[in-house]
Amino acid sequence: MARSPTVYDVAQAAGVSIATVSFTFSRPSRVKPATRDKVLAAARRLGYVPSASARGLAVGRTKSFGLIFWDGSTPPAGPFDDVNAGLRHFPRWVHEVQYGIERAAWRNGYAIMVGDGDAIDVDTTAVDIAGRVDGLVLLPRMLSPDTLMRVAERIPVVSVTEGADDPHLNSITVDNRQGMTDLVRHLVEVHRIGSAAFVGAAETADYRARFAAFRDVLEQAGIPAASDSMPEAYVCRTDADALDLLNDLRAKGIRVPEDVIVTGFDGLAAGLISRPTLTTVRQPMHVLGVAAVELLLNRIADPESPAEHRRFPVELTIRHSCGCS
Amino acid sequence: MARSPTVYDVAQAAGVSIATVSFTFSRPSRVKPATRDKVLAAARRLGYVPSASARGLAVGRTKSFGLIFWDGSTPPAGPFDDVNAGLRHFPRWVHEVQYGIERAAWRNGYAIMVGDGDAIDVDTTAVDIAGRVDGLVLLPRMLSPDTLMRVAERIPVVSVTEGADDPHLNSITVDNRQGMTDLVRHLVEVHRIGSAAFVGAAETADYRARFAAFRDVLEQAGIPAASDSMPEAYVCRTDADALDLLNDLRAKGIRVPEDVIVTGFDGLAAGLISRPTLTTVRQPMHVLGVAAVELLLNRIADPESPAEHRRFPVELTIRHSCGCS
DNA sequence: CTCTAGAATCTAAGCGCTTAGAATGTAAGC
DNA sequence: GCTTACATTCTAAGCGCTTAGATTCTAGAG
Repeated sequence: MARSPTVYDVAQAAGVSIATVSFTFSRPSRVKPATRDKVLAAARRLGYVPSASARGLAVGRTKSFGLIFWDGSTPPAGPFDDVNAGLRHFPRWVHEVQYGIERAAWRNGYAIMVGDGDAIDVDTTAVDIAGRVDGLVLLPRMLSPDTLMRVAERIPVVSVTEGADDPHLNSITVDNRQGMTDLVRHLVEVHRIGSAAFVGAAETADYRARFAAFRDVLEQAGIPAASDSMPEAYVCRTDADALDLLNDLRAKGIRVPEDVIVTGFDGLAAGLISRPTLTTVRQPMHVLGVAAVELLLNRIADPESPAEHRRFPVELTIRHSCGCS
Repeated sequence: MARSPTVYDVAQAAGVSIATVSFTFSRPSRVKPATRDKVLAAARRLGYVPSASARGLAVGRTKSFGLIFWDGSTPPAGPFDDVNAGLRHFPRWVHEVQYGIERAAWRNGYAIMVGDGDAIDVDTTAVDIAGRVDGLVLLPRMLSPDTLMRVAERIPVVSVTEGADDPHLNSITVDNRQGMTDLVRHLVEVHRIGSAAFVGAAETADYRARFAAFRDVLEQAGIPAASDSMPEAYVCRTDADALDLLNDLRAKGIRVPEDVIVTGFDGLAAGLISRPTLTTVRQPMHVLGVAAVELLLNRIADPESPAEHRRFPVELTIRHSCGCS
C-alpha cells in the first residue's frame, strides 16, 4: 500500500494548481470543462481518494453524525462464536431506532459513526466520537452530565430518552405513561385480571415511567401489583423481555394466553411472528430516529435556535398474547 | 455554540505549550504530574473536545473502520412513519453481521462509520467513506471494480460475499453450496419430497451459489425443480424470505409443514420464535463480522501481507417447518 | 489594436493536531 | 561548583484540504 496520492499529486499530474483540483470536485462549474476532464483523468489514473480528515479540518464540518448506543444487553463476555446466543442478540428497540437514524442521515448526505455505549469508559468514547462529527445522538442517554454539557457546547446533541429535560439539550421521547396506562386498563377492563406482575427492572427513566403507570393503574383498580404465585398477567418492560418470557413459559408447558397473559412494550417486528403474537404498545421507532436527525439538522442550520423536546404518541396494539383474538 | 476551544486555548489557559497539551492526552507519562493536572483542569474548564479531523490528518490514521451496507430491501420510497412496515425492516443477515463487526471493532478501539449501500451513487459514497477510515468492509460487495481497486489501493478492504476471489482483496464467505446441498438432501432423503421450488431471485453471487446447489441436488435425485401447482417444499433463498412466506401461507390458510414444507437460509434469531420454527442453514454471522475486522487489523499491522480469503462452514439446522419435530 | 469585464486559474494562508529534535531544568556524582 | 544524564518542555514543521483574494486569460466592444 503505497503512499496515497494527494491533491498535490493530482495537480502535478494534470498540470494545474491544487486549487483547481479542489474546485473540480467541489464546484465543477467553476472550472473549464477541458481542465476538469484533465483533472478527473489524472485523479482516476492515480487512484486519488480525498482525505476526509483534511477536508473536515479545513471546512470545520464532517458531514457525519455520531451515535452512541447502548443496547441494554450485557456485553458478551467471551468470544462471539456462539450463534446459539440467538435471542440475546435479538434486534431490540435500539436497533430499530438506529435504522431510522441511519436512513434519515443518509438521505441528507450524512454518514453515521457508531460508538459503543457499553464501553468501559463511555465518556471518553463519547468525547472521541464527538470530536469527529457534526452532531451526536445518544440512545438512550447515559453520559455523565459533565461530559454531556461539554459535548453539547461544541456540537448539537439529542438524547432519545425519557427525562432529558435539560433546556439546553434536544430530546426525543415517547409517551411511556399513556401507553402503559392504556395497556393495563385494557387488561383490567376487558380481561378483568385480578393480579399482575411487572417484568424487568425499572433501571432507566423510560422503564421507570412505564412501571409507575403500571402501578398507578393497578392501585386505582385495587389490584395487587405482585403476588407470590403466578399472576394472571405478566406485564413486561419491553417486547424483548416478553419474547424471552414467552419462550420460558412454553418450555415449562405454561400456555399463553390460556394460563397467563403476557404483554410487551415497543412494537418490535418480532412480536408479529411470535406465537402467540404479542399484545404490546407500539413506538414509532423509525420516526424517533428520523426526528433525532431532524433536530440535529435544525440546530446545525440555526445554532442559536432553542433546544427542542419532542414527545411522540404510542399506540396500544392488541394481538393474541392477552387473550384477544 | 461558540467557537470550540483548541489546543492553543488550553495551552494558553494552562500556561504551557501546545506540545505539552498534546502529550498530556497522548502520553501522560511524559509530563510532570503537576503540569498534567494544570492542563487537565484547563481543558475541563474550557470544555475542550479534541478535533479528530486534525488528529487524523496529523497521524494519518483515524481509528475507525467504514462499513458500506446494502440490506437487500427496496429502500422505502415514502416517509418512514409507517411502523406497520414491520417485517420489511426485519433485521436481516446484514444487520447481524453488522452487529458482529461493531462489537469486534469496538473491542479493538475502532469506531464504525456506516454508509449507505443503497445510495444512488454508491461509488461516490464509498470513496467518501474510504477517505475517512482506516479500513473498509463491504457487505456485500456492490461497488464497481474500478472504484473497488481504487479504494483497495489506499486502505485495506474486505468483502463479505461469495465470489470475491480477486487476489488483491480480502474476502469472507460461507459455504453456501455445502449448506444448501445438506438442506435439500435432507428434504429428499428424509421427507421424500417429490417437487420443490426455489423462492427468491438469484441476484447476488451468494444467492446464485445457493440456487445452483439446490438445482444440482434435485437434478441428481431426478426431481422437478419447479411446478405450476404448489410444490411439496418451498426452499427459500433466505430466512427473511421464508418468514414472509410463512406469513403469506398462514393468511391463505395453508398449513406448514402439513400442507407444504418451508425452509430458510441464514439462521436469523427470528426463525427460533416463528411458528413453526424454521428449518434453515445457520451462518456464523457474528463470526463473519469478527473475521472481517480481524482481516482488516492484520492488514493494518502488516500492509504487505497477502490478501486472505476465508470461507466459513455453515450448519444445517432442523426445526419444525420441514416436518421434523 | 487597445481596453475592459468576466471567466479561469493560481498563490498562500490557514484549519487543529502530532512529533522530531532542540532547549532547558534538575539532581546525583565528583 | 561543575559535569553528566535524564526528565521535562518547547519550537517549528508538517498532515491534505479549502478558499479569500490576486493574477492571468479571453473575447467582445470601441
